[in-house]
Amino acid sequence: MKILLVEDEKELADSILSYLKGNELVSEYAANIESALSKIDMYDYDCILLDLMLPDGNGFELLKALRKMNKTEGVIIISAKENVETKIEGFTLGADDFLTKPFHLSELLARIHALIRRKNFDGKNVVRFKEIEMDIHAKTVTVNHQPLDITKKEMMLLLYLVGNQNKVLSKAAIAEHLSGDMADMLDNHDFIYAHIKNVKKKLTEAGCGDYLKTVYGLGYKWQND
Amino acid sequence: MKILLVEDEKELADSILSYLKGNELVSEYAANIESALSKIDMYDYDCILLDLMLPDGNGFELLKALRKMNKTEGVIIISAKENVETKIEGFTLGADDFLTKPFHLSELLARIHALIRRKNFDGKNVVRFKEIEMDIHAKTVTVNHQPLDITKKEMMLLLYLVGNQNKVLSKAAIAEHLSGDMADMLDNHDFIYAHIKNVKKKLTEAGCGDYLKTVYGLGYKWQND
DNA sequence: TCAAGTCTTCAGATTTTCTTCAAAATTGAA
DNA sequence: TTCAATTTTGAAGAAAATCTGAAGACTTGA
Repeated sequence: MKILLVEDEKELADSILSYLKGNELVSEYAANIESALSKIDMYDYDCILLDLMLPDGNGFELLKALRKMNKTEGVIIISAKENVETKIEGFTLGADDFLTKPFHLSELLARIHALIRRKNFDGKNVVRFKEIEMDIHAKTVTVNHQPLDITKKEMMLLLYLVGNQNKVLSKAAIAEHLSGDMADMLDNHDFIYAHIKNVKKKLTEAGCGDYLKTVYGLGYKWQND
Repeated sequence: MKILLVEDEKELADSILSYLKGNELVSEYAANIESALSKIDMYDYDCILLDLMLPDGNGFELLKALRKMNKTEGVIIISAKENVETKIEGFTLGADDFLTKPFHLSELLARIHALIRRKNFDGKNVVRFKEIEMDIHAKTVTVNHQPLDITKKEMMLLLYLVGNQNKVLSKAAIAEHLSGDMADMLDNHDFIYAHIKNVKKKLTEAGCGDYLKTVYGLGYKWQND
């Protein structure tokens, strides 16, 4: 779960960042459009929080650039302007939500979760894939209704794969998704081998080891059909 | 695009319905939870607009029932209550958005569109050439919907050729494209022969080996009639 | 604080892909 | 037709990526 906050008011940014951090969301910060774009280019975020008034332009510019790049990150606009026209423009440009300043941090958090949930799991708390059932809240997995002993990271990995079925996920993307804390891990992918191995092993033991495929040189994917 | 409006205030409901209709959205209407549930059971909606205060219970009940049934319709809560706790509860129960009454109909419309867009977008990025489909994102190739086992370099080569169809690509250009820019490779073209051979072989086995042509003395080209 | 469970690192084994090589086949021009 | 240049081919060595088990480091809850 990784968030990018694009906001130039340092004080507000700090309080949002620390609140999100306290709620187990990894977030990064960009103070202007240019820096935001370069980060977006490098990493996959689950959600982007976008202020409209930025030193080097209007947040809408960023939104347009994003959509032109075919990026699918969810975007929540955070703005002091609350007139309907601005909102409409935001949604038209592809924003997913709009929050008016000032707002409660808890509402922001709820909206982030709603967006990520929709994006990754299509609104279900229980993600089902054929004989596999994953309860996101209870953090349990069953295969053919038999419980599967799985650790937190393994669950995150499994959910990420199933949520992006038939897409190849690069090791870099997986590393980021699992650790959040990118910098140190980006070139050391050994721990992914370990997690993949464990997940594969557990799935195989449970009798459904054929969905998780390694795509040599590119990453891993969850194969549906 | 089909919307279900669950709302007991007849007057508000009418104005929403006619506005949505005027914007080419098909909407249906339920005045209470029971009627809403039976409609949801019967039809697939893209989006449900849910008032919280309903004659036969709280809208949250409907939301819970929906998620328990594993329904994945998007839900926008429409409520006069705008305290944060209510919003949080809504999001926790799986709502996708929350709109406080009174609101502009145009904002409602924008939020509906944002939700539907998010729900339906599958982020595909495919290059198609007749029976061949290359998914750049998933990094897979299919011929007549049969997956083709292809390596990274082979995929790069194929994309390069198809992307420049009917142009003759010199071996030097291909070498540069495949190898990054390692100077030493640029005059040794043996490895291109190898890759070309493998791609040709795989395409032939898949039944479409006639597009990739050798142009003696010049290079290779992808022939589109 | 300790113990149990979890996560990450490491190094060697294995697998897959890439490049090189040399012999054979093909091509186009003399 | 002949011949030199070019391309094709299969095999093999080199390189790169992945798998594996074990060990060390970190977390967490009692």
